[in-house]
Amino acid sequence: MSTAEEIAGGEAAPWGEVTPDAARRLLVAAVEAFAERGYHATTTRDIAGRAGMSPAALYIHYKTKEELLHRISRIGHEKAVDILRTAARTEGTSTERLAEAVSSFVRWHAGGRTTARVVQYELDSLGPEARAEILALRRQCDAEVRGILEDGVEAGEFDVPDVPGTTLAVLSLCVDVARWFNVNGPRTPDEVGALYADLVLRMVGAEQKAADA
Amino acid sequence: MSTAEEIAGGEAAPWGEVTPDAARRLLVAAVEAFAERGYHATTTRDIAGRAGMSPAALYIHYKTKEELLHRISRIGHEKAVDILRTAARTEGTSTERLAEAVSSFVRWHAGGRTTARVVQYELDSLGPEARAEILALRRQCDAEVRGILEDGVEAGEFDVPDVPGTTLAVLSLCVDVARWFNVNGPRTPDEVGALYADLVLRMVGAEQKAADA
DNA sequence: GCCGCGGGTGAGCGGGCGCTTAGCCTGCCC
DNA sequence: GGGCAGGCTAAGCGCCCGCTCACCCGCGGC
Repeated sequence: MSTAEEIAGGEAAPWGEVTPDAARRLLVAAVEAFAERGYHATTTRDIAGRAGMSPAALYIHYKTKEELLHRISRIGHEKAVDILRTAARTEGTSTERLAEAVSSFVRWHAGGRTTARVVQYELDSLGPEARAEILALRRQCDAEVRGILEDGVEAGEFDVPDVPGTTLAVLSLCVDVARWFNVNGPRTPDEVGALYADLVLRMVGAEQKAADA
Repeated sequence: MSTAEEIAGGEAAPWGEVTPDAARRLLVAAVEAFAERGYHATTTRDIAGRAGMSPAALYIHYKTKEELLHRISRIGHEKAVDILRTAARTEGTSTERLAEAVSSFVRWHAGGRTTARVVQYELDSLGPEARAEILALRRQCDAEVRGILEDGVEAGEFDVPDVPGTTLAVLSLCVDVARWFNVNGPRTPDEVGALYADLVLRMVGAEQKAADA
């Protein structure tokens, strides 16, 4: 949560933590391939080829193809939790925190669509124990958003009859951006983030100031 | 648009139009398998096995595995368009028509989750020309919802600064139900439909009557 | 200068894939 | 009751998958 480009939703950055260099190149290649064609339709030969290596090189750094998906999924979900947690813990009204959470989460799903797609849609290609680990991270995402909504209701800022259901809807709206967002489409990640923050504030009955940002 | 169970969102019905019987059994088996494991992870042997037939039987009724997906996808999308069109053309205020569209569309995605999942998420396993055909149906869905929003804005019922963007968000919200809805979870399709209709009316700034249904 | 060792390769194994083919069984027309 | 068309199966073709193994290469330590 330190570099600027992550919060800006850049496709580029967040694999800096993966070492050595060859392992990172393989992982980035896998993200692209999984996002384009899906986990099961991607071959280990394809991944290795995109990374400029022979098929066997993959198995020096990863035990199986599934381990690659697991690593991608965990790092991605940690990033997601981080984005929401950061937004939830900034100072300001519940309204401001919710707007920040939605707009930054949407920016991540739109700008890092390749990664987000793998993270959100290839989850059940994982084995049971890996999936369980990821689902725990997902529950943390839910808890962060629900926390903001509860705060806002308590403070009288929001009017939300069904907090768990609305939490689900807010997250669902953000996550689905990764499905339809098109880099060559008419909207930038920032614009979608702003639009969605506005729509979500309407959903929870928050008072909105005039467009300030 | 004629039988009750479709609008009720039943998992059961809508393949009645597929004949002969063996072809329908294969298609239903394929829907289940594709929904559970994805198109690429599903084998023709698995589909045939679920239908109680030998692997070769599939090729009497369908030319390829992809043709099965294409048929499922087209029938499913036609149903989706039908649901939205029916809601858009009922009598009543734009508010009522939007609520009906959202709640019935959500009921279909929740109750027919198996079908909806295949229809919404396996689209890009199709070849280019099949995908193009399906995308045309998808644009019809978009047009139906956008039409309701435009009517509501014109009638002064809605306050929507960005009609295309809001259309996208409304459809996205409904479609994503197929991803997270759990038949054994705490909510029925009807409940999710009602919740989402309420949330969407808030999003468009519509006046809502007290809970009537 | 030689050795070892971590990162890399080419070739290939066992197996399961989508799909085909040759032939069988059943019911219907005459 | 013979012929035959269509629904179905057993067997299997050719291919490519995930993954492995035997070997190679460049570089730091002594």
